[in-house]
Amino acid sequence: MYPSLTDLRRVNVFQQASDADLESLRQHSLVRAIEEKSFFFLQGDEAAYLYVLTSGRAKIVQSNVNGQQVTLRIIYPWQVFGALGAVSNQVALYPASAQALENSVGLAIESAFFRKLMASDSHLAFGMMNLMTAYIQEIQERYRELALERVEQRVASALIRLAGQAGVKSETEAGIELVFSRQDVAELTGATLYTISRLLSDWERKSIIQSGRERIRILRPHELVTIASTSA
Amino acid sequence: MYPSLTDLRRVNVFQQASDADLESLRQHSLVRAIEEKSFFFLQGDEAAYLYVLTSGRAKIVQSNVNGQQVTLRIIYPWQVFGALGAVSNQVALYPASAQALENSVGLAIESAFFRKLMASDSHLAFGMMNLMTAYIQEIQERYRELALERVEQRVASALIRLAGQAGVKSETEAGIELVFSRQDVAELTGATLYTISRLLSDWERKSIIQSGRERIRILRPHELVTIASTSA
DNA sequence: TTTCTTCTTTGCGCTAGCGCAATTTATCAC
DNA sequence: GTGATAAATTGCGCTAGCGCAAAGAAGAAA
Repeated sequence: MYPSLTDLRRVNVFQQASDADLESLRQHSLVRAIEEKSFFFLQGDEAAYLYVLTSGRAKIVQSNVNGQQVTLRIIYPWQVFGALGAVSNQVALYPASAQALENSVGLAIESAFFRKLMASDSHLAFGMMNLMTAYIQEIQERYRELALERVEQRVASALIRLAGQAGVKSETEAGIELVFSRQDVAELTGATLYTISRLLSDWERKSIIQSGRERIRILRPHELVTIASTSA
Repeated sequence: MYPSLTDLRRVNVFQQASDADLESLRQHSLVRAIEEKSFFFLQGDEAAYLYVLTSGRAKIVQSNVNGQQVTLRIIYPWQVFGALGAVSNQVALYPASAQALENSVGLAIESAFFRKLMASDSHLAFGMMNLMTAYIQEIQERYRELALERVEQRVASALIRLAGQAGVKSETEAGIELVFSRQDVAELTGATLYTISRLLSDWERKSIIQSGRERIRILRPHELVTIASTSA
């Protein structure tokens, strides 16, 4: 049920923490199973917990008043999400929702407790700062792409990024398999479902990828790198 | 020359730090005067210093390979910038450049030293985390706008945001005065100079703003709020 | 197997915003 | 004041990508 200390060490943020800290952290946590399409938390909820995904896959999405949405991050096992509330001692609200992409399990850690742990163990604070700086760099890069690059380049970049994040497990000699719908890719890249469908069809004709229902297999990653950095 | 301890307390990140820490921080700092259009640091430089702006105004810009650029943040006095390198003990590179918008002065603090201070004083670490979470929330919101909203709405949001950041000093009964060129606004909103010019001309006809060379005076802020949240 | 649902594809028309080019306006240096 | 430089404006044509609609696939359920 609860992850072991060994498992918790797989979490980057916790890497340098003491056993005692990790143990007490478990005491202040809940295991929550969330089924596909349900939410760990909703945008605007009070950020009382931060999460470690222990199995499954999730996405962090932000909606505007019309209900249109963008995907900010994809979460894989042993990643931390929903942590903004652990920083301020004021009441904070989640700025985005966390939705399970498949049946998932997360460890919910009390934000207030985690804040105390960070105050007493600087390793935890540095772990969190490293998480934040890495995320800032990614979102800044994506922001720049959204402002300056065409859809084709943004999608190529997004697939490369996803391939890197999804990790080795999905990489075989037959290519790198990504499990995302056209709609998912659209929300990740600031494009529409239709444009993504047309683009992937085109790439499939050129044998850069091979695609199916909610599946994209990257056959020639280097081609995507080229497209991503093609000017104008 | 060097800012006083009282001045340094105006920096959010330093608010809770001890006098001794602030004093030693000054010892490990340099005062750097940068003239308009010159750079505090360039994208790709080794992030050996983090900065506190003590006077003037600066922008953080990220460029792509074609030299097109987006503006990520505007920096006002007593704000910290270029701090990513203080987090990791690996060598880090600035992911963006910091360019002075007018003749400016900054206090350059050694990243490695600041990292040690954060490790010994959790208040500093929390100050930094608060800075990062606030920035993350802003950039996420702008990312969402860029993906989902039209130029008109993004510009309205940007002006509102700038008005809030520029602060009270520029707010009179005659409106809120912002000192930015059309090009600046374009780089802040992911639009072109031409589109911004046309849009501002239109708003001026409607008496929402009044504008001049490198100047925008917001006459009816509420109109902008309405535009920013107008659907489709 | 058949039916339902959900995802995907593709044709088609449309428009927001780009970007060139030429002009006008404001500011600065001398 | 005069000329030089940089910023801003505006007309015009163009196209990337949107978004509707309708049809086609691929699973899931019955």
